Amino acid sequence: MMPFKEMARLDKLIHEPARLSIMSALEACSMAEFLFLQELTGLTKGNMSSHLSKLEKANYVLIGKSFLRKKIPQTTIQITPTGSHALTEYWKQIDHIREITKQWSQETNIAFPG
Amino acid sequence: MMPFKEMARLDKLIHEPARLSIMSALEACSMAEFLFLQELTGLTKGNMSSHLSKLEKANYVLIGKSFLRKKIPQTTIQITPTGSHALTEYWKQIDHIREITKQWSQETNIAFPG
DNA sequence: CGTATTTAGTTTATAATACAAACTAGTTAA
DNA sequence: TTAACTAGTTTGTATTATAAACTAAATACG
Repeated sequence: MMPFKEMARLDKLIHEPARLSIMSALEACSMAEFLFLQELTGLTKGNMSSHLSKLEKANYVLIGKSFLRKKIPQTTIQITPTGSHALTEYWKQIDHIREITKQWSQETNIAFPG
Repeated sequence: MMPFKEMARLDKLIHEPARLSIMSALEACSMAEFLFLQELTGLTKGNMSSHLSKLEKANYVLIGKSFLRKKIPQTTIQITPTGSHALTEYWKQIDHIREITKQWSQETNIAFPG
């Protein structure tokens, strides 16, 4: 009954706020363009780009490059099943940690009241 | 209705897993010894020490050094009202973000179904 | 005694990484 | 034809999480 060590095992690829926001947005959108995602998250493009690369490397997102009217480059991003699963597991882990922390807290207050 | 930018505003001092685990433990314990906290969190002492310094600098914890029978040094750590409040606010923020992300997700699926 | 080891931490060095500035490649405007 | 914009990527920097090395005092041992 010690939830605290579990926190160290949180998926850090998702835990990082910028990526958590990207992943959450993608989970809602099913597909998004680079610039739309940037608008949503408020990240700079450089930052967006490097976070997306990390998510892609982990197979959490799928990045597609196409050209609008064969001219303007357009990058679309989708969450993969792997990524979607990882996000779900992340929130499950958070919930679990909070739940047993609350329990542990009560037990402790019984053991060491005041 | 765009929760994603809010994630960037999460209190990073608390968000970091090692410190989140320290703060959660302290919230439950009201007071803990250094070594007990280290046991709970599974952190190395060096790591513990530097995280505690950061929390102390932010006035999230109060660190007291005393000597057992005037001999063995014993460091006790307590969460401060400021720290306790920050932790509560952190979880509130997380809940809020999840809530409106869920809402936004539904709206999006109505706007772009399938 | 004295010197070796253990205890309870702190400080320092390193490795990872979040971030934006600078860069690239192509497009449209003047 | 050159200037400025667009849609990103790469590179450099500054922060920071982490453990290794260090410190200071206490106990163990020969």
